[in-house]
Amino acid sequence: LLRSYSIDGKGKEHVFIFASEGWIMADIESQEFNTPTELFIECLENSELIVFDRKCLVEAKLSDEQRKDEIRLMSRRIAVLQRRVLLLMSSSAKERYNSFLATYPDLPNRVPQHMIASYLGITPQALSTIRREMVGKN
Amino acid sequence: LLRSYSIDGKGKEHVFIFASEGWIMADIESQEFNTPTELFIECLENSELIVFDRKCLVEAKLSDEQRKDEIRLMSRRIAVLQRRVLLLMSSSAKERYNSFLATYPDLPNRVPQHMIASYLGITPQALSTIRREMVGKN
DNA sequence: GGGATTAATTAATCTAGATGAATGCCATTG
DNA sequence: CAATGGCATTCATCTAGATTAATTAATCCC
Repeated sequence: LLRSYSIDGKGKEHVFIFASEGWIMADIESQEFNTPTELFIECLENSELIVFDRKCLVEAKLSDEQRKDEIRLMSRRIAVLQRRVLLLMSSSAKERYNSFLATYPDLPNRVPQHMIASYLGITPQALSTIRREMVGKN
Repeated sequence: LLRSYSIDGKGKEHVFIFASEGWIMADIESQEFNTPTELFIECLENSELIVFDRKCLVEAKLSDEQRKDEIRLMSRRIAVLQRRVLLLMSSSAKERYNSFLATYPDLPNRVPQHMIASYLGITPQALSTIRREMVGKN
């Protein structure tokens, strides 16, 4: 179980994405634009990783099947990011939290709340309030 | 010059991305998850388009060079979206507007302000206020 | 010309969520 | 055992930006 995060100009951490079993994690940004690395990656649990080198990905002679997999992997990541952008633009903190719960049901048990808050783009206090309100409704 | 946008549960439009000369525009989401189409695409100026079919992209026998181009195109899109997410999470409306101006210098002249506001995730009124403040500082 | 429609601006009010500070809760460590 | 430090919660206050509404400007169309 990994998380990637950035540190903004004011020194604040922002969780960009979690990656549990079967997910990929990459900092495309820094490789694409040659800017100083923007994302940090941290292990949240003991993990076993498979590491790819970007040059290999681009240059390797892949079979048709591998090439399809590669495209599917990138498409999937684009789709996830697209959802995330639209969610950040159109939804309240509560709606984003519910969407997070629906999409990653196992993560709340494995990730500390302040990291979830960071992923949602809110403070731990705000997340705590949302959770309190939701308990009342169940 | 195109824009893509979604319509949320409350009927509000949200500009997802603009695409001017040389950019690509796609709704990966709907194709990836088989959800009903979430993005709409609209021409903002008379445009000449090159249209790809996804099946062709995945199945076609591409040369090594074409395959590299394809990966670069997708990497670029991932990088742009990654920036966007981090920007939405960590920056104020004013900072996002300045970043928009720096990244797409030609768009403010070609796109109505309420669409820029929508792209930034704020109301036209808020964008108007930001612009007023900035005039004072130049 | 004179409505009608849409875009942009301004100002007054309201609210979701940030900030700051205090408190309780474990879990660790000596 | 007490002491320490990190996490979650609660509450009081503050603020960026939403909402509502009115005004002006520009464009279109008869």
